[in-house]
Amino acid sequence: MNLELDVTDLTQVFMDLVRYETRLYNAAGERLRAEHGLTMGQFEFLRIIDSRDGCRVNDLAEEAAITVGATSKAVDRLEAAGWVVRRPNPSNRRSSLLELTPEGGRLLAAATPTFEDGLRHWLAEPLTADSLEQLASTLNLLRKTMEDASAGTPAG
Amino acid sequence: MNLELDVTDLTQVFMDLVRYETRLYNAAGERLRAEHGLTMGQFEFLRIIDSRDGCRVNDLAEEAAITVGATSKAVDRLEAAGWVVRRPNPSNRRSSLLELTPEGGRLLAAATPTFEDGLRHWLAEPLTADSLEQLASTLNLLRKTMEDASAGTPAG
DNA sequence: AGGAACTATATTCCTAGGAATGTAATTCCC
DNA sequence: GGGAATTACATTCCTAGGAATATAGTTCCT
Repeated sequence: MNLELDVTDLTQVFMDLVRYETRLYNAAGERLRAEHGLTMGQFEFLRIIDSRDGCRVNDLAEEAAITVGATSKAVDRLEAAGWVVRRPNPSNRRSSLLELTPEGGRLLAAATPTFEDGLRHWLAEPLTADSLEQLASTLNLLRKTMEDASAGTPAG
Repeated sequence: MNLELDVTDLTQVFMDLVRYETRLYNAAGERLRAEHGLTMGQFEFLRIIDSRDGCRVNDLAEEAAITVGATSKAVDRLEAAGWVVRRPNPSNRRSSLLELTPEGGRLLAAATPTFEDGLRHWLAEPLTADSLEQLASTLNLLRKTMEDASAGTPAG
């Protein structure tokens, strides 16, 4: 096993990972914006808030690996748009619990098929079922490795 | 084959992809910043400029899938830092050819081992040689699929 | 019970990137 | 060969996120 070649390969993998992720994120976001007036980041936040019961600002920030400050401002915008509300947290007056408004729920439901269609096109279609399976489990392992180490979390 | 289950899996793969990429990018960037005063994006630009002969602003923008305007400003900053120069393009007076200064070259050489070390830790170590191989070829295919379609390129 | 440490969020200031526009150089095509 | 499109880049204005800080609430001693 040649170490030097390995390193070269790793850099190539990194570049392919970053470029693919960027373009996929952009492409999915374009359609969400055009068809539903929603950024990719907002769509993700709506999904997370919908899927977690009693979601706090901090939970969103950890999941997205962005700062709490940025998350707080993003929630301000979602609230201003009328898609999310901050409810007082009965068990801790420092934080709020986030939930979707009815309109937020309808928007999420409407946008989801658009999003999934993009994934089928740019993620599933180019691959065999087998390599998609492989990719899914590899990425899941890598993600968990970093999350368990709390690595790559921004400072603020 | 159950379509509904497939879609759920795709969303999960997307989330794992985005979260892993974000954290890996952050983690590698933290070390580059701490040890070399360089952002991840600047490191990538230095690498691309170094690897292409006669690299133009537009080439950088296409490779990175960001707008030409943003790229132009990023090159301004690299030039102000003394790592890159714009040389007149002899075959087209609208554009410049970018190249590293000696200092830019030294910085890239110094930063590369730091970067590669991060990749070994967060990308290679958690995986078997086989799944790394699989990941490399799958990501390369997916990237090429999007690039060949010019998909996910921002507007500006 | 009362202060020190910590937690959860909000806010301020700064930087990077997107969208739209401006401008000079180049190509097209009749 | 001369105007219309196109290309390559720069610039302006706006938004989103990072870093640092502020603030209120909570926990932990003792």
